[in-house]
Amino acid sequence: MVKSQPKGTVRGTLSPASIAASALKLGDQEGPEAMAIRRIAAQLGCDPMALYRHFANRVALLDAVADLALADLALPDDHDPWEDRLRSLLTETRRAALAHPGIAPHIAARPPLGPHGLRIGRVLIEALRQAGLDDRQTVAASQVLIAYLSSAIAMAVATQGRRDDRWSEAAQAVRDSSEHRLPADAMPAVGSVDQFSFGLDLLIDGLRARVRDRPR
Amino acid sequence: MVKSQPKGTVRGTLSPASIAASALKLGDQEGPEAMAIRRIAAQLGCDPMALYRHFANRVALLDAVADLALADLALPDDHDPWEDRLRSLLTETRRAALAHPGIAPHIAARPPLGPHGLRIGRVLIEALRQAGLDDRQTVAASQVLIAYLSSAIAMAVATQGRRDDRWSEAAQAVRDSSEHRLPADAMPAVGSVDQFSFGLDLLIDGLRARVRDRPR
DNA sequence: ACCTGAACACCGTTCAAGT
DNA sequence: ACCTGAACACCGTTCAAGT
Repeated sequence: MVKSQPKGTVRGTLSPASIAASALKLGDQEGPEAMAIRRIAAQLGCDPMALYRHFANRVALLDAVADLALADLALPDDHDPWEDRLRSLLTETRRAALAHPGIAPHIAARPPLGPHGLRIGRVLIEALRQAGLDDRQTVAASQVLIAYLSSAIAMAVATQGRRDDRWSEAAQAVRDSSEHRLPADAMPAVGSVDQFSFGLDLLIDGLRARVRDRPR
Repeated sequence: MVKSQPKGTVRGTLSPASIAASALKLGDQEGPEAMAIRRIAAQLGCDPMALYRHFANRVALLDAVADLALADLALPDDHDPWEDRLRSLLTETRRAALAHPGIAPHIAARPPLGPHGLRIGRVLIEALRQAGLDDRQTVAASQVLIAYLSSAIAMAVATQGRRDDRWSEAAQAVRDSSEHRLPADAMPAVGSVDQFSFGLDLLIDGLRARVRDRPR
């Protein structure tokens, strides 16, 4: 009596939120290559073109998925020192992005500007302002931190991913090419949280030096 | 008498070097979307499959193009202080990458490991060693600097490129979301060399603090 | 043995044709 | 007016058929 597969939307009416949630789950399970219009539609049981009623194009859809991935994030305590807040905010954002391997490359390539991304940006700016930076330094520093975070996410994705581990290859090549023959072990692994923290501490130290120069 | 277009390789025999050089020029003129096997072959006047005799796949071909883009690069003077050498090496690498907009996104996404990329890596390691860092710090710092450079290139490409300027949008959104209503002008532009230098100086200051802590 | 190009298995998106 | 899905204009790559 029933057709083998009902046409149209199998699971309720579509909405931007329901599409993004479905795509996020699909990416978690099958990786970045599953983030194709046709595959997202297949998982929803709808026509690929139905998605274009809710998003202007594929990139806009992925932007929504990327922002959704940054929803589960513990924001730092307002009373902590600014260094701690920066460290925890960026480490948490990195963790949240990497928890969703299907969309993490997109997050690394394009900063999400949905509500969750903007919330992170707001906390970032607040921490930098309260560190004592002026307007110009605050904006410039926020861009530097976002740039570093983006690369860190990209490196971690490549490292944990398939045999495409270009960053580890690069680290190895750089070690080998040194006349000092640097040892391979006892080094923080490419894409590791230790490696990430090392660079983050460098940046925070640099910011601290600027605050010290012009106090108040 | 002559056919309208001779078949086969129009301009001499193919080689990895001649293919990469042709693709680099094509990308310079027509942008990253021209970096397709079919379009590179069309410019060479050969069958797309002919390229697979010289490269395992498209990514390997683009890696060769990326390394070639880093050929024209003034390396820093060995006698300069390590801070100056780091600054000039990374600034020059950024400049060289952005001089080739067709392949710059690929450079940002995958560190070139050909002869030119490795040469840059060697100079980078040497500068860090002579700054007084230990082995672990040297490798970790080199990864941080490469990560920052990669993002800086990606941001500059997006900014100078089409209407895909996500990074400027992000900076604007971050400014707007601040309760302090930061002014938009008199800020270093996203992807600008000033913005790049600001972050580079932060990292160098952070490194300097580590050298000071354990001198020698 | 080498080389070619037709074919495969995909893409994102347009648009005409159906309801 | 809305929605569908066939079709378009591409991809990278495989592979069988030609020389």
